[in-house]
Amino acid sequence: MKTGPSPITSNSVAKAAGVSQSTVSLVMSGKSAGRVSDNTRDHVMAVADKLGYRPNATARMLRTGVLNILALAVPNVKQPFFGEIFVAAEKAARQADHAVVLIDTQNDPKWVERIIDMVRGRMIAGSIVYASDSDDEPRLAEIADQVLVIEGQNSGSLVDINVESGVDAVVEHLAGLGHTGIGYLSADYPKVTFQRRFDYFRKKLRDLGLEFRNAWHSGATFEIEASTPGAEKLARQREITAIVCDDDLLAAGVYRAARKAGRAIPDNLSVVGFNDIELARVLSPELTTLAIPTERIAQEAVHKLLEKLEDPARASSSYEAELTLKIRFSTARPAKG
Amino acid sequence: MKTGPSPITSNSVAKAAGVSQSTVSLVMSGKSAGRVSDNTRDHVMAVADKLGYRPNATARMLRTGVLNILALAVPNVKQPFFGEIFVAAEKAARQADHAVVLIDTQNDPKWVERIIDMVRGRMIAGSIVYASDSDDEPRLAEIADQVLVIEGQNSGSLVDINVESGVDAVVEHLAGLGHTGIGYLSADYPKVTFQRRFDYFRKKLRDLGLEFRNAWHSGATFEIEASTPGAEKLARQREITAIVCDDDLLAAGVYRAARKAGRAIPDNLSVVGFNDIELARVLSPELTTLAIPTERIAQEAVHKLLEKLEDPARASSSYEAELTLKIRFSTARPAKG
DNA sequence: CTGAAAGCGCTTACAG
DNA sequence: CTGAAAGCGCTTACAG
Repeated sequence: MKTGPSPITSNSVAKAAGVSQSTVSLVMSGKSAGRVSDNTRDHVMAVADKLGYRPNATARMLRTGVLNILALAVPNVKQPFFGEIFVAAEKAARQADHAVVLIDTQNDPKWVERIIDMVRGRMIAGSIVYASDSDDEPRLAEIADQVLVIEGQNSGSLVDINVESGVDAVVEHLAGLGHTGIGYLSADYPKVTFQRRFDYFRKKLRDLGLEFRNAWHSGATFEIEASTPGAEKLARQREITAIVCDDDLLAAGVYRAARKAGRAIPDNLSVVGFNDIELARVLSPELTTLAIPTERIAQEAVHKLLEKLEDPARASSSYEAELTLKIRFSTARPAKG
Repeated sequence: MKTGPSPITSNSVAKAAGVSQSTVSLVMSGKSAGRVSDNTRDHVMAVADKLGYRPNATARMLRTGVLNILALAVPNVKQPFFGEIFVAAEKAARQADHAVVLIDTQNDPKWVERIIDMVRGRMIAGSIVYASDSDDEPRLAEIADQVLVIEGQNSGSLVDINVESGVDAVVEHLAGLGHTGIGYLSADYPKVTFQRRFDYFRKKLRDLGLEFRNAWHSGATFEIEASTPGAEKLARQREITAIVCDDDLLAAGVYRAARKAGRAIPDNLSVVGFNDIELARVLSPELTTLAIPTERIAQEAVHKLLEKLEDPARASSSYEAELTLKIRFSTARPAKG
């Protein structure tokens, strides 16, 4: 039994103010200009204020068909990078008068179905999806108009990162230092973005005439403890003088592995990360890494999703984020053979 | 202009299935038992399924007055601890068929007003607030029935941690090792929980007949780089042989400060953290810290808030989380003077 | 400038 | 077992 005080509605405000319900509605929705006298408006607002009235959002949504809730689906909320994405997205959404429901796709195996349910059930207007798995996008197809994927499958997606120029910068930096044995530590998650990075990395090596052996590739997850073996496999090979990582968290794993393998960073082993999270500057030595404009990406995603929801037909221009190589102290010339 | 396909409603399903709208509603809400024949039910469900129908959540909410969205307000989403709280809360909420809107109170100065707006505007049913500032709770008073505060002001709050027994364990551990100069590194945020910890810490020292000097107290924020000075102030005092921290992130700051001050952990300086986040096991040496049952706390908060929303009158029993001292390798006997 | 009325898509008594 | 109807609290033509 929930009894509670009877809620304040536009009707009760109207009664208290001695006007009609429509007048209250006009005033509260800010559409009273030229339709309601200033006196009436001020009076209604005063009464509404005194009663602590707020228009019922569900009634408004039902009537107008306009929802102001978005979802943001990320692989793992606990990772600082996605915390930053959320904070920036929430802020942009708030400024556009929207709330954000956060979804952790690792934590909820049925997240695709849930997002579809929420969109079709008119609980959310649409959703941003960060870094889809290879098979997620086809399943999201039935609500494609309400979804914006970041770092996703389609080359034509509205918000993406320029993997190619980023990887170019990394490989050219290492090659320029004289490295010829460059290993790659992949993130062990089936994200299309990770596949793209590795594919292009190998292409770039070929273009530069550099060798790449299968044994120079390994994978690891983001749990720092579990990731060490994959990093060690690479760090123990003396031909490898530099390791490129899919993520700064992986680079932290390489630091541990290097310690175990007795290799000093950067003198004996160079390391490059990805994302430039706070950790990159906390590691010792500070990590050379590919910085990604987190805040901008989140803002663009919110704005472009909102545009798309306004009008799915009008193809909005897409935003491709440029990555910036932050050269710090984890890369140096390889030790003399 | 948003045109789009006309949405599927219970009415269109009814028409397609050749039954009344009420029958569709009964079937979809799972209340058809004994009121609709099995044949009709199956037929309606088949048609609804084919059309991809989902009941309009806003219409349902408006009609029933029952909302299934909760808010969770935390000080800083980027901190892994709050990521864990969110993940566990979201899971518990989802199992009770609720969605969670996450609010970063640091990111949104007007969060209190926003939560009040959302509750009164029937956008959310209620909110969990983690670690309020000293002056937040009075401002939340007008929606007290819809709010549950964790680690808050009131001793009678529904979900809290047992600060006293936790601090007891820490101080007794250090005193037992022979420490007499125990410093305290506070979190520089105006949270009531931090004040409580420090107050009780000093009381406990008094009870054990141990001295505490004002100079042995310092504060720091959680940005690892900015926090170092506060930690250094403590680490440079040789009378201090152990430092208790309000958070593991602060303990990480002490590790850096100790390196600068030339003090080895634990031989020359003991350190104790708070929360036992993943970082605690990544630090070298692994950190002795007070573990908090993150998942349980989040679950209890969701369940107790839901109970409270059901019936604000029925005072639910409260849950006080016990803290567990994880003794690892950052604490040892003090060096001989 | 103001108010009466329709209707958004549901749920839920009520009648049959 | 099934359907017609009221009503949740808004917004928005429409009439005056």
